[in-house]
Amino acid sequence: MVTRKQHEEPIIRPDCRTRRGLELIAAQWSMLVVVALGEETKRFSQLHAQIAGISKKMLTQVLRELERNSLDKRVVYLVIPPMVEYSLTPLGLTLRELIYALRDWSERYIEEVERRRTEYDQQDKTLLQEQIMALVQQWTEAS
Amino acid sequence: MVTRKQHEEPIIRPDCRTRRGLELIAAQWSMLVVVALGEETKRFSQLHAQIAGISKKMLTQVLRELERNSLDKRVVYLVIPPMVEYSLTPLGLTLRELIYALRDWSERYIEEVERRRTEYDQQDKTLLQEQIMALVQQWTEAS
DNA sequence: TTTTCTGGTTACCATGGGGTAACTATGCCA
DNA sequence: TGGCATAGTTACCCCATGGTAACCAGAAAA
Repeated sequence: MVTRKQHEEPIIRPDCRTRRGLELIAAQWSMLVVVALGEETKRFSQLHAQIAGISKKMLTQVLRELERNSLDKRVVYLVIPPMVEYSLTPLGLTLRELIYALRDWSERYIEEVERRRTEYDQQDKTLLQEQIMALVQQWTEAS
Repeated sequence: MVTRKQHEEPIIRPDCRTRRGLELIAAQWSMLVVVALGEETKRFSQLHAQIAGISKKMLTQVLRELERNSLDKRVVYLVIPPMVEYSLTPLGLTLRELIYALRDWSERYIEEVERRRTEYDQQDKTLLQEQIMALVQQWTEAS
């Protein structure tokens, strides 16, 4: 057993900057939308096509939320049929770089992570088996 | 209206590395747990106290998931009362650095983001008001 | 005349994610 | 004798998230 200094850790309060920030960064779909928005201005339908599986409802919702937070900009052209263009703001660009880093991390490590996960799941079964065998042995010795 | 090259954007498929990675990074509470785990080994109760508002159920769940993915390590001491220590693995440490970057971004920008958000919400009301005034004016001119 | 094209919005509905609280084992301390 | 402490686990339950699909305007093309 390790002796440990019991110094007080700062509590991560629900209202601290870190949590407020991570909350909006990690929101459903939002990092993907930032990645999709990427380098250039995109139209709604382009984004919708690019992010496979997102519904129009969610895409609208996420884009609006990013816009509220001044992370992207929405430009409406008053034409028919409608045309709306989205692009990252300077603030959004600063965030984009960090998300790119996460993307790169994923590209580099996700397969290792998944391999480890598979191992872990198999290992669990092995341990269970070992426990069962230990019980069987106890039972054998007792009888 | 901007003329645009219609070159095909790569589709972000649901099964691509980026999405598989971002999915586990952005999972509920997981980034907070990584931050809380931070520099040193921590006990379950320490983490639970440090991350205000997380339930034991969720904390267990997230720690297990991180462990499955080989991002943290769990050491059980067979004593009573129980004692369990968690720490980041080398793989977890690589991820921690990126999450620290997100934390720093939050610390630096979240207040600006929230200020912009407030402005946006007020601006919306203003625009609504303008629209109403425009309608009133039309009505006045017509009558 | 009808369909199409875009960028939404809305109502409806089902799923499940996550909170709460009770329960566990067992040794130590009062 | 009776709490108390730790690290969970489990049953129960409910709210909210998010999907689906229908609907919209209005011009242009077929």
